[in-house]
Amino acid sequence: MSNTHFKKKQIARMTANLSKSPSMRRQPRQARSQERVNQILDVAEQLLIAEGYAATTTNAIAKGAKVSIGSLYQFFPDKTAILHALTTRYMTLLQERFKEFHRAQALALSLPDYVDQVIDGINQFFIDYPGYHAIFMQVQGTMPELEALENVAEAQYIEAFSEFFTRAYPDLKEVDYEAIAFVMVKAIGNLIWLSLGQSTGVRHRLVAETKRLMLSYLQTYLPEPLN
Amino acid sequence: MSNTHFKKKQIARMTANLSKSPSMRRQPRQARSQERVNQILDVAEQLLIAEGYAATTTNAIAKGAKVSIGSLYQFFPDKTAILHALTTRYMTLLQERFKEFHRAQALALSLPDYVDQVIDGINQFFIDYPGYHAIFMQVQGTMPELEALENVAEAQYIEAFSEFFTRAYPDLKEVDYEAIAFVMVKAIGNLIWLSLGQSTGVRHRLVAETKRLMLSYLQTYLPEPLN
DNA sequence: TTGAAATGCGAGTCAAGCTCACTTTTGATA
DNA sequence: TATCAAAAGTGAGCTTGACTCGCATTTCAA
Repeated sequence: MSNTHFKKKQIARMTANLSKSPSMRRQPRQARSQERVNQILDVAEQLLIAEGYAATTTNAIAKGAKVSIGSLYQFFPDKTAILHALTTRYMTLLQERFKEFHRAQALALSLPDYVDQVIDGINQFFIDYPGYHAIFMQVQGTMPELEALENVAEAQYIEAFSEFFTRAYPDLKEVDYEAIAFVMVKAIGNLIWLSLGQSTGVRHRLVAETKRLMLSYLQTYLPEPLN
Repeated sequence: MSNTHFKKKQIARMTANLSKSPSMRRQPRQARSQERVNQILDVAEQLLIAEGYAATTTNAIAKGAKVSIGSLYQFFPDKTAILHALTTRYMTLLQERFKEFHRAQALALSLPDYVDQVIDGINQFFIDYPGYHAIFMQVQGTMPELEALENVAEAQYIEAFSEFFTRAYPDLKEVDYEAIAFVMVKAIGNLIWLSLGQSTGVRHRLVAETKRLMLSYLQTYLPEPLN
């Protein structure tokens, strides 16, 4: 072993730091490369949904994307980075929808309508992008990096919620908004998430229950008794 | 390859079916063996907490438990089975507490007191057995087998809840009890779970919020307006 | 005491993540 | 258009860790 020896993970980390995204080893500078990256992600998504994370080998992804493993590892420092990139794809989509909703309509809505539409929106997103659920289901918790990503996204949801709350609950403090938004984000996310695995009838019931849960909770914070 | 060749996983499954527990390859018949199994589990737990699932090698577990890998694999069909056994340990403990609570006190409590004590109890359990949180955090979702285990446990919680609900909400139907219990189990579990990762102040706040959330939700089902 | 069943062992197999020395492609410049 | 350095691409093979299998050792009923 030479004196320039580093453990694999260290090298991976160092190399990754050289480019903008932590999930990217080398930033593609030519259009060709970007196509390949997308191809890798598309294939990875399909395999992940079909076979699961453990059973999906990086060699299989490379083969499916008609790319050599070497190339795959030029873009992604390791297998988890592929998940990471895939997750970012989805989260960006969801966040955009969420922001758009708040910009366009949310602030004018009554509390019941607000809860109704927020939960319908999240539910719809999961329906529109079934891959998100399928993939995430298998990876939750295993990858610390992904958790960090999720936290960033959730911070933004919480901020968006706060905007609405500031009007509905003018008497509350910042720390209250945060607690409320946290409970909303986590409880809604979890319940809608879990409803996806259920039969249609049960799923609709659970979505309805989630609305009831959130509405009753938020109403406890109303300055005057339920109106 | 002989004509008696099977793929690894098949063999593992077949062998496992021969004994009582799906996480046990061979049922220990001598006291010595049982000790070794416990030793393996104890060491595995420590390593899992300290290093995480992926970084904990089966060889390291065997070494730590002063057992050969061969022996380890006589008891556990694969690495996941060790997690499985560890999880069973914890879940049995939690379930016993839960049942005991319902047998002893729960049925006589008012709704607010019931919610209060249930949530405190779950919170206390996580505090008493930090290993449960640490280990599970890393594995959630990755292992289908564990999900099945969890579902069995949850079915029992739901049954226990139903017992209480039957008195508090005599007008509801079976399907309602199930929906309510499902929401309770999942929402409480998730929020308390998440609170553990927070600082003390935030954690207490989140436990309080969880109580508020559940109580307001359950009150919407009361036949008469809030009393 | 004995021997068959139970238990234990660990070198070795296999497969999957990942590397690196090398080849091919690209595009700016002459 | 020719040149060539940098960028991009390749895949055989290294490494590591889960898991096996043939053999050694221990147990215990008879």
